[in-house]
Amino acid sequence: MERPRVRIEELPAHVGEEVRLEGWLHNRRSSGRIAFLIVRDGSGFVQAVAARDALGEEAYRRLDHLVQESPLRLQGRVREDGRAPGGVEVELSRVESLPSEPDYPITPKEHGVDFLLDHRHLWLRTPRQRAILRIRAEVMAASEDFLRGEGFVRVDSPVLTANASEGTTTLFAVDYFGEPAYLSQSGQLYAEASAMALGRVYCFGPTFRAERSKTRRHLIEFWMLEPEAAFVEHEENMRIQERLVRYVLRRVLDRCGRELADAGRDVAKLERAEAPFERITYDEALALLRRQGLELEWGEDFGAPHETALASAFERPVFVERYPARVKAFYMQPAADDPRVALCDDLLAPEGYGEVIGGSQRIHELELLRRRIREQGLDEADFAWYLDLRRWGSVPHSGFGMGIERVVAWICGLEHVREAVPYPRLLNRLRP
RNA sequence: UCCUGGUUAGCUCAACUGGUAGAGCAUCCGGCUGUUAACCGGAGGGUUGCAGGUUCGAGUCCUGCACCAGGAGCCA
Repeated sequence: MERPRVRIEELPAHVGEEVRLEGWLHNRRSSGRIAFLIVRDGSGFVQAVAARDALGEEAYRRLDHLVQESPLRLQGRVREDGRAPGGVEVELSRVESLPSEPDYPITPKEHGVDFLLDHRHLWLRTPRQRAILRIRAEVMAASEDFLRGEGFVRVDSPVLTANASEGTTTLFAVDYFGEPAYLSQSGQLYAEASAMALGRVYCFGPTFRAERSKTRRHLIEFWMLEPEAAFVEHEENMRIQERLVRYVLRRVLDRCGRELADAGRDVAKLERAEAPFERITYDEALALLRRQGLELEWGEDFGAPHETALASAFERPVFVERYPARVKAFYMQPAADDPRVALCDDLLAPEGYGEVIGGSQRIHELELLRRRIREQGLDEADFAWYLDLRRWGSVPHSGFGMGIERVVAWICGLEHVREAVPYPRLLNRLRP
């Protein structure tokens, strides 16, 4: 008789029922007349109990030849059990398997970073990596749900572009039918154009930085969410950022409890982070750093040690706003009360995770923008269409970019952002 | 690009001042009715990253190269 087919995450709702289960063998322990199969199916992990008397001598003997990652079609009764990590286990009545080769590389023992990254395509099958990727998916979905609820429309920016938007960072060059083109390092400039058409927009996609950087915070290819809104100024821009991040945090806490546990995250720290965010100006941050013995001249940008010190000073995320204009991008609006500073903000995550958002009000005045382009040594000709936005119907507007992997790394409590993306692109790592 | 550390069995690591290269896990064989990185017994498994040098003798010392990691700069 055909039994209902269920996924492991649905098992608690089927206690007492005989069900079918499909998955892979994660690990096996056996005794003389009883064997324990740890089965995974993507939705979770469960222990299946195989008793020799229930399965029959021949079927039980076949279990000895199952190898790690053997595909399985199982049938059995779901039973509540306090000893099981997920609260339930399955008493097997039938086991079918498909062939798989022995010597699966990822054994139930520790492995080094180099080995794991070389086997990323298999590493994804482990409980912790599965949990991180589920949380990443929730972060992305929650972000989009929040923005849609606030009237933002997704309008994506191109990945192939003709020139650098900010000029400074290194770009990946590709051949565009004989013409040089580059992989996008930010969708912002196009998002500004989209915002003038649809009011509130966001673009969401991969961005590329050909920087030879090797730190726990950097990826060569990373995903960035970039909202942009017309008639929104600096203050409101920060409020949108705060509501977005708090919404995302709440969603993950509510829906991914099991995954946070699998990732080994201290959830109490995340609960505390959800309170209203801190807010300090660049000047106040400078004073705070000096009290900690980190000297910095006014006008200098924060380095990694400064950012870490700032982020560690608070239990909640902290906004640092109004940086000196000369260390920031050309398109940022100077403050009316102090033209030396830009109406911009960085959002630093706690526990030393650092910058997860960078945002600003954009210059909407044509002549000011042209002057800033020249001052930064950029070529006005490269920004022809961008300047058009300031000719026709230009209004104050603001936006920001949120690095998805950094948010995921923070929420999951990761040592390095490389685990926050399925197939990380790092310096010297293009495979798998 | 720079600074620091590293490279020994399939994996994670030992091997004192230079003196016969070991363990756990994984694999294979056997045992065990409640294991949860299960356990117990046995077996197989090595050009010590590569090239050169010093030495009676090099995993160990020296030189060069390659690769990996962490950090800096830059940023999300």
